[in-house]
Amino acid sequence: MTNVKKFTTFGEHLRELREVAGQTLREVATKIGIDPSLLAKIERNERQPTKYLIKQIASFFKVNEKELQNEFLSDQIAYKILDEKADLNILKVAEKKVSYLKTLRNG
Amino acid sequence: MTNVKKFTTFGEHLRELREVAGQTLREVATKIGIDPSLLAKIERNERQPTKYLIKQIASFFKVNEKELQNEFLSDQIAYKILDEKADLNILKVAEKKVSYLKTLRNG
DNA sequence: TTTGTCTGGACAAATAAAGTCCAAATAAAG
DNA sequence: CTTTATTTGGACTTTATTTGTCCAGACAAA
Repeated sequence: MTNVKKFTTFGEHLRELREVAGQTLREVATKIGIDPSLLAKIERNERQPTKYLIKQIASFFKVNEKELQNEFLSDQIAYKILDEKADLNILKVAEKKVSYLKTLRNG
Repeated sequence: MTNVKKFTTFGEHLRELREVAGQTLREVATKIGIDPSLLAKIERNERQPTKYLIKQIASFFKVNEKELQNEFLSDQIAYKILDEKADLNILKVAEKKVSYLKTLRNG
């Protein structure tokens, strides 16, 4: 398989991309137009990337943008569960609600 | 079973509680210390209740606070999935990440 | 009509989040 | 070691998002 660490965080993945590419924070940050410190924080999951930054990152490292977005989204959900100290079965409930809400919107 | 509509939204549930209690928006809103219009918006899921408001609501209607919190949390997740137009399997990924992050934090 | 309840939008206030700057810590190189 | 480059951390500013209010209009019922 190509990628063993499939369930790391967005930040860890980003750092890996950068290190594999052998580039410094400053180099990458400059190219995508942000402060090196911000990029560092994103890699450490201390700041969340905006949609625009995700696009920049995807294009810089030539990875699929939608996949990055999904990775970030699942991170956000995981963090929410964690810091609300919520039970995992909330995700099952959420899943049912998505279906329910979809039917509401469609009719 | 006691509750058939188990997967409605937080707002719908709140409205049901109020209607079953036979009270107006103004009555309830006044008691929990907010503007009637805000309560209406929360019932229509146009505004999200704060933790404090959830506590007020739980105590006013004498329902379990933690359950209300969970209901609200699963709503939030469902809405996020919906408006990002994300695939449902993101929830599975999120679940794995929660485990992963827990081990990270513990050691 | 008249009165009360609910809705909706525009706006203000508060909160939260991104982003920057700079100094201290760490690592790498000479 | 000393120097130089890279990364981290915190304090602060700026921008964005969200809650919450106010008020007018719609709707219902009395």
